[in-house]
Amino acid sequence: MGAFWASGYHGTSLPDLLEATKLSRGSLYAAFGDKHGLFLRALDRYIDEALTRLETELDPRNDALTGLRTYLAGYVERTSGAAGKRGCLVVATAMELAAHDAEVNQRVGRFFRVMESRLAIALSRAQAEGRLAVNVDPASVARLLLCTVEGMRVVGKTDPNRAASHAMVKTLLDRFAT
Amino acid sequence: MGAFWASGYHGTSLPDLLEATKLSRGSLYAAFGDKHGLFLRALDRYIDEALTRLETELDPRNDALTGLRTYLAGYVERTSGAAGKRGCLVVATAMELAAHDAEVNQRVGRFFRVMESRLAIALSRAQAEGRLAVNVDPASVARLLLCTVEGMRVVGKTDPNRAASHAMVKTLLDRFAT
DNA sequence: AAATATATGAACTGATCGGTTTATAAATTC
DNA sequence: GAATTTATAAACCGATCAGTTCATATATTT
Repeated sequence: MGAFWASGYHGTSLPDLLEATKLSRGSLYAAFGDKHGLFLRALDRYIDEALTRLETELDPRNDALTGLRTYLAGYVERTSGAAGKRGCLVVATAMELAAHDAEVNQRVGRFFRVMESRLAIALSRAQAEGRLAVNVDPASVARLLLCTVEGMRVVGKTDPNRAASHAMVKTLLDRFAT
Repeated sequence: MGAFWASGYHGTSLPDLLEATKLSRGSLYAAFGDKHGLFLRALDRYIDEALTRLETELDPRNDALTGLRTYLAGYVERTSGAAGKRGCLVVATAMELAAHDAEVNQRVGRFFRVMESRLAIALSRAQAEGRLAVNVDPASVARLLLCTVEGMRVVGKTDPNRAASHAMVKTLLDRFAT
């Protein structure tokens, strides 16, 4: 996973994958079929981890606005410093392969859809709890948060500035939360 | 430019470039040195066009808020339908190469910095014209707009939904503009 | 029209690509 | 401990990679 994460699909060679997996050539092909199959496995695992974290952060048993703050704070961290430069496998894959690879497109598209809908649910809860501006559509704010965090991953590639991200998130929350 | 735009740096082969440029192999190397040189030329041209458009949209001779609305409306269009699926060469390049290629990193980083600073200037003007909430920091809102539009390019790769983008931009502007 | 650049396509280079085969070594099973 | 499965490393495969060379053709210049 780390290899594809660092260099993308086309940028990762078979020797890179052997080094990363510590497997022999034969074993790798016996286990995953081919490079594309291994890539899908890595992508699935990455997405699964991200969605698991999302479920934790936006757990409906906890305060919705607090969950959203935690979610955004997580992205501030992941787009700062070395983590920022490392970037995001889903975003990199979306840009590199989504247009050419149906299996990849389906996975990336589903990831964004699930994240957007989980955000919308949390925002509706926040609104019901009187912590979100009443005259906004949770679905539109969910889209805004999704685009903002994915944009943070892009900008963080060349400017992984924690202070700027933190101030931006505060400005955003101050404007929508009550 | 179109070839790299469609398939990225590693995903574009020399035959692809010969087809796209209608040049012979010899002429291409005489003109651009190598694949990397040609890529930098394409990237520079793409960035130049984007910054030229930005200067027009945020022209200081016109109303600042109107300029920002035009800027955002442009991104709604560019992330909708076929244009959305096509994506953005800068975003794709940031994810694919910025971490490994200093020349690319410098160009992409400068592009984002310039866009962010132009947005901050326009937002300051809007605030001075009484069209932006007084208690927000233009620099932080500039960062927010930058992340939002670059995130739109990511999400638009798999969900180039004009209505969703339009509603999102309206929600954002309604909350910050007066 | 002759001489001189310039652009071209095709053959070629060495390296690397993803993927397969094979002979051997290491476990596991009986 | 013998037989059998499993994993390994390395040689090998054809294809393709980026990049070069070269002989030929096409302009351009004189």
